[in-house]
Amino acid sequence: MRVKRNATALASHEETASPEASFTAAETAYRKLRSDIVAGIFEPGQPLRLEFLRQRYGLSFSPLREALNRLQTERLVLAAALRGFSVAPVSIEEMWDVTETRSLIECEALKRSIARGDDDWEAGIVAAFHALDLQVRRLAPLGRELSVDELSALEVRHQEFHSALIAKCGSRRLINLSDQLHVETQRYRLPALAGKMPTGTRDVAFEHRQIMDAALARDADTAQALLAAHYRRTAELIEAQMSPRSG
Amino acid sequence: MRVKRNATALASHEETASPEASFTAAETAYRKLRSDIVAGIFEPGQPLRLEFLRQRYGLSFSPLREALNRLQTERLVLAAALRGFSVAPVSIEEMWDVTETRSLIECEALKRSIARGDDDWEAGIVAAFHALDLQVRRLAPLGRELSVDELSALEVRHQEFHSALIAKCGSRRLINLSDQLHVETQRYRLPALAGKMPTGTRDVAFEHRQIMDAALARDADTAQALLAAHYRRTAELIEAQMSPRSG
DNA sequence: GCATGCAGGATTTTCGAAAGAAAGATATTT
DNA sequence: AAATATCTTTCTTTCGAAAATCCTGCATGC
Repeated sequence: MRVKRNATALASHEETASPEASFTAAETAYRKLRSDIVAGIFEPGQPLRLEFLRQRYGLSFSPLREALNRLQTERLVLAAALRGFSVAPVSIEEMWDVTETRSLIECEALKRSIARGDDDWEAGIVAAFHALDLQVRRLAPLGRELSVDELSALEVRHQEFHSALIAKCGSRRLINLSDQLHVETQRYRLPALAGKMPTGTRDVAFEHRQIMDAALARDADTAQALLAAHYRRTAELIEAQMSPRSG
Repeated sequence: MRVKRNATALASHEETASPEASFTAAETAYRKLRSDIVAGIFEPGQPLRLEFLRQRYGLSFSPLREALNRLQTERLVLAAALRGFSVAPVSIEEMWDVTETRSLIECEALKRSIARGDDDWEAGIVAAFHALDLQVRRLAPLGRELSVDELSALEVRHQEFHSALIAKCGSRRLINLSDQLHVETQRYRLPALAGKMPTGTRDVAFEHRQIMDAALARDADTAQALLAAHYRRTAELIEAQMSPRSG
């Protein structure tokens, strides 16, 4: 009766087509919550009262709880026994733990991809790099601040490039872990980028090109070292930006 | 009224004491479901109908769904859009993926623990090894099949030993991942052990002692190599047992 | 004969209310 | 006045029913 689902569950002959093709209410809750936490709309540590979320998203308790439970195992949400949920806190220690773990996972995945990658793998990397490069050139020269849309467009390309690098590692688990850790790092990277963009201090595009070149040359050791350095440098910048403010 | 919780949430002056101190119904559902899946009581691939689970555990839909959602992100349960849940399937490929990922994670964690471990760390390893050794000696000499209780007691000691090795790695994430991957490997190890125990073909106790010795000698390279070989050997035995049956 | 559409039943998913706990406020006792 | 008990309020958690969806078998039309 008053149940208004946005579920058009009848297979819309193109599964990848519709962008907001969120099926169940629980899935919608999951995505919106995750996106809001990552974007920093909810403060780290902030309690996530169910009544508040119910009103904000126009959903009922059940789908919200399901989403929160999933996010709990992904370390974005903290759940206390009978005291509800809260946004997982952030700290410099956690930030380093995420980046180091991510480095470990992706370096291994990159090594395996370099060993097993075929022509499609190489083509995927080149394509992703090019798209990322275009986006960077479109936004970087302007010294101005980036809008949220521009930033997220850049983020998507960036992730797609790193994803392409490890695509042929042959391990579902490594790819999944990489995705999860990527989401976690976004919590730190997005607010840092929104704050101020110290352009010029770092040539990210060049770092990416170096990684790509080493990967295509099948030089696993160099590629791994470059990738690790790439993540370490980002973490150092974020640490520098976190330190002066909230210790 | 008819709500019968087993929640004795008032802090029972010893939090670690009571073994069945499962607080919320959702938590109970999570643990029982996980244990039943790992123990192989539910067949891999089997659909997990909610009505069936409701009757089996005496719980309502909400806590069951929450548990299933958590188990989904832990790869023990598969969730299809509007078609409910099912036990995640098993395969030789998945088995190898779990063990190799676990090897990667724990070798790194072991290396870091060896670098950072203090006296307590060493003592923890020695203690865990001793307890494991006692349990093994108590059960191994008998050629008979092990009961479920004996097997799970052994499993606990085994896990505690491996857990002690990496305890001082300094990374929450690595420890958590290790735990999760351990649960996943149990799905393969437990049925294999219950089937038949090819005792004599392998001296697991000796392998453990070697790993411990290398760790205490702070020989990271050797310890990592031994640990990786330990897991590889187990996987090979499981593969041998899986192959002839269900391909 | 084969595809297509349509009831009917089975199952998942969502809802809102009711029950249970925790935190805070007020009263009571020592 | 301090400590403890009781009441209120706020919030989480659980429940069972209602709604939406999927699946299956049957009939209908080509």
